[in-house]
Amino acid sequence: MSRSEDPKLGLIRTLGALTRKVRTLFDARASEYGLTEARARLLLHLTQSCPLTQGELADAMDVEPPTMARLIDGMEAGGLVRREAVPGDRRQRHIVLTEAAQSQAEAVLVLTAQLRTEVLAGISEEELAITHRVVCRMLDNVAKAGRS
Amino acid sequence: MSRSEDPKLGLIRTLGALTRKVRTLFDARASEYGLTEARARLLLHLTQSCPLTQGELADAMDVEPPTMARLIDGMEAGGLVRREAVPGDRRQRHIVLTEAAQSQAEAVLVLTAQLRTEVLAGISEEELAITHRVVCRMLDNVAKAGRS
DNA sequence: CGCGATTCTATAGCCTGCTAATAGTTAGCA
DNA sequence: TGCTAACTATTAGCAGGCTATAGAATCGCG
Repeated sequence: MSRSEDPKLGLIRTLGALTRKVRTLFDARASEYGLTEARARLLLHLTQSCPLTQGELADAMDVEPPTMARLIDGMEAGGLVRREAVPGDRRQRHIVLTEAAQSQAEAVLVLTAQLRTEVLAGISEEELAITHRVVCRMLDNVAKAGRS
Repeated sequence: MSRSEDPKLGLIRTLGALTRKVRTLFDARASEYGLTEARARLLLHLTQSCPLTQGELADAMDVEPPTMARLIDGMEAGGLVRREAVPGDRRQRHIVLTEAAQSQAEAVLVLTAQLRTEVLAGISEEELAITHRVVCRMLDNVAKAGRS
């Protein structure tokens, strides 16, 4: 696949291909832990702040509540998280990591850092900063376009 | 959601969010034509070079053959493409646009250009070029990491 | 010529996005 | 108090990624 096209025409498409391939690579490596990219991200998030409700997690990971619900379903079935009652509001559920998940966190962290290093190899700090700024700008633009 | 994190930590994640949101926005706008982002891209590709086999299309759109097969299934059911026999090799199928699809091509082109303009608003040519280069580099890195 | 290897498409099954619609709970106000 | 509105999570259903596997057709070499 040629990636030498006009940036204006090809950037968005190339971004899509990139995120798909990063995810596929991560999934392949994480499969030996019974994890996927989404599950690993949720796991890491919970190691940093816990307990959170499903809604808070959905916000934090920037997905819709049903997506989060099903992600949790899978991890609960796999024994990685538990749903717990929230005192004072029976609508909400706190999601907490199981022991098993906590003991995997370190490995997941290593895996994530390793992949990040590989993916970002050969890119300068400055290029990275510019790219990050551009991507955030695009995200803002999409949000603006979506509201109109 | 705060996007002000360290680029090294947040870039890949932000990229994922961006591509999802671009896709969702495109899907919402294209729904009145009975299209989705993936179908629209396939449609546009076929207007430029046609006929192609499914394998060639999968390569061109950088997806796996089963993904392309199902995408074509849906578009065939929707009357947008036809599978035609390839003379000389009964394994392959040529995918061709129907009249209905061809008459939509212009509108899809407009929709795509419009969205691109909105998403890339306020980003300089230079920033765009750097970002494109960085993303291509990341794609290379992922490909390299995947082969090892 | 014929058989094994290769190639192309299709199917099955999984995961993760989304929207829309439901059910249960809480809150707020008359 | 009691009704309505708002909020939280779930379910159902669709789309589009992926891998693995199967089936049909072709190719190539002995």
